[in-house]
Amino acid sequence: MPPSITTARRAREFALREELILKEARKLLLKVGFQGWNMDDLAQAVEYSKGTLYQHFASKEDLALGVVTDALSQRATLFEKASRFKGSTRERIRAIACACCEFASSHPDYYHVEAMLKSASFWDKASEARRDDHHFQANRCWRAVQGIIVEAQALGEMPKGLWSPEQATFALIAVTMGSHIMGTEAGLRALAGITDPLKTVRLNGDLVCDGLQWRPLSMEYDYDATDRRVVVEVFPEATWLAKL
Amino acid sequence: MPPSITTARRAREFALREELILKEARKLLLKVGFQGWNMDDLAQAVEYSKGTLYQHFASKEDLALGVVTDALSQRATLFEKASRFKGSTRERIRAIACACCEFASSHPDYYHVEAMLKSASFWDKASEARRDDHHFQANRCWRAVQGIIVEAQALGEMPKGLWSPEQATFALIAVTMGSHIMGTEAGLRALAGITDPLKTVRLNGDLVCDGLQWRPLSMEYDYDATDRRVVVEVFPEATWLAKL
DNA sequence: GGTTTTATTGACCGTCGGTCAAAGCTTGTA
DNA sequence: TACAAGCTTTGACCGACGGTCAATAAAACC
Repeated sequence: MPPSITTARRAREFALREELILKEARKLLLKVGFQGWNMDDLAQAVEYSKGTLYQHFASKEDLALGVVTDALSQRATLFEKASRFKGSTRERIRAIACACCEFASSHPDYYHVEAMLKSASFWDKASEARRDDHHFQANRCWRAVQGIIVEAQALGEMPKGLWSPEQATFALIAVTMGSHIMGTEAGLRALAGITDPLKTVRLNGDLVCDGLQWRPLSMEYDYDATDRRVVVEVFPEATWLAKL
Repeated sequence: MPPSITTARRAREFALREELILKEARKLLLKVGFQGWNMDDLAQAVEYSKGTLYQHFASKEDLALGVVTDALSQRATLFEKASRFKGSTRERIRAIACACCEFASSHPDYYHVEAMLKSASFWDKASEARRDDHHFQANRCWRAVQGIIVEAQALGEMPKGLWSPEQATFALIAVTMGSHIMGTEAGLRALAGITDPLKTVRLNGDLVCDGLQWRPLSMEYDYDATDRRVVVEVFPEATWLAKL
């Protein structure tokens, strides 16, 4: 049978509905977390039956992965946008840190769900296609960071030979992830005297960059000023540091 | 009524049973993760009824928190032991990093569960007493690190004024947590070319310490040698770097 | 030995993720 | 328009699991 004329419209409607589901699921996921959220509520929210949800997603975990990957893709887009910021390589990595903060402020629970994903039982309940997509989006973020680091070494702004670009990229991503997660716990924030967790994310990034001897070091340059430029030039509608 | 003679024995037996439950729960938790683990299986494993489990723990989450806090307390003990290592302040922080690796190698899933705990829905299903205990144990870890940092600043091995001891402690804890979590994902390890994730944890810690200008810097001193001393002097039965 | 108090049990309940036969709808044909 | 043949959507239903509590057993006391 030749493809019917309606096939294309069908596919479009299907994709549209998937978007709707993901959108509502994200709302629920952020409001009540993975544990306290259920498929019946979601079905009601999107005004489709539960059976229909399972035509799009293999399981609750698969759906959650879909939500997270969707967010991750936005994150990657922000990263790529930030990496084109005009400035030194360290300023550009700072722009990515800003992108990270911008993202975090509009996706408050992202890092917890991301951390949860890493546990095996979760991961292998998701469909392979969705796992691949997640890897792909994660890769976009990775490349945005590593690209700048490679350039920094080529330009001599970061010493070669001491740390490979891969090691440096990993360190930056790890410190960022860790700072986001730890920064959400009120107890720890109190202990550390942190009032602005996102500022701390950038500050900890600075420490790692300084450790990598990435010039100019944080004491040789005012990266808070870079933040302000980034907001104006890259994220004009950002809400997360309106006051700075 | 005066306390019966048997009261003490009762309490002791109760505490003993709680330990048994926690021990079995940890086995299950590590084997199948939080999602794929249930109270009936646990009841069977400890050879008590489900009702009895609920005399010890308010909920499944409460029990999980109990398991995690138990682990955290061991972690704190390792930290305190490591902090008494004989050497410079940076060597002593390195000893703590080693403690952290030793701990991670015997508690493979700890950091995932810890990250999960931070989500609100989880936390408030646990009993207050257990939350307090968790905070207390977390504090022991925190103090072990911060104590060394305060001393480093007092001795002039780390500059004062640039970063408060609290900020520095937070940064170290964040990078460590992040490195542990990211290091468990095979995809990322491949991308970063990491073969020994625990080595990377220490390396990333070095970067932050260097960023803090904590002397001697990693290029001025062989901290791998410190690792070897720590294993001999503090963790003689450690398994995680037997080959180093 | 009998009575009261305390501890333990496992059948039972409500909830939730996931399934599938039946109902509804669209498309193609005469 | 009438009817048949797919295809989509639905929600009643199932099994599994966290959590409860009346019934039962054990211990303590007199």
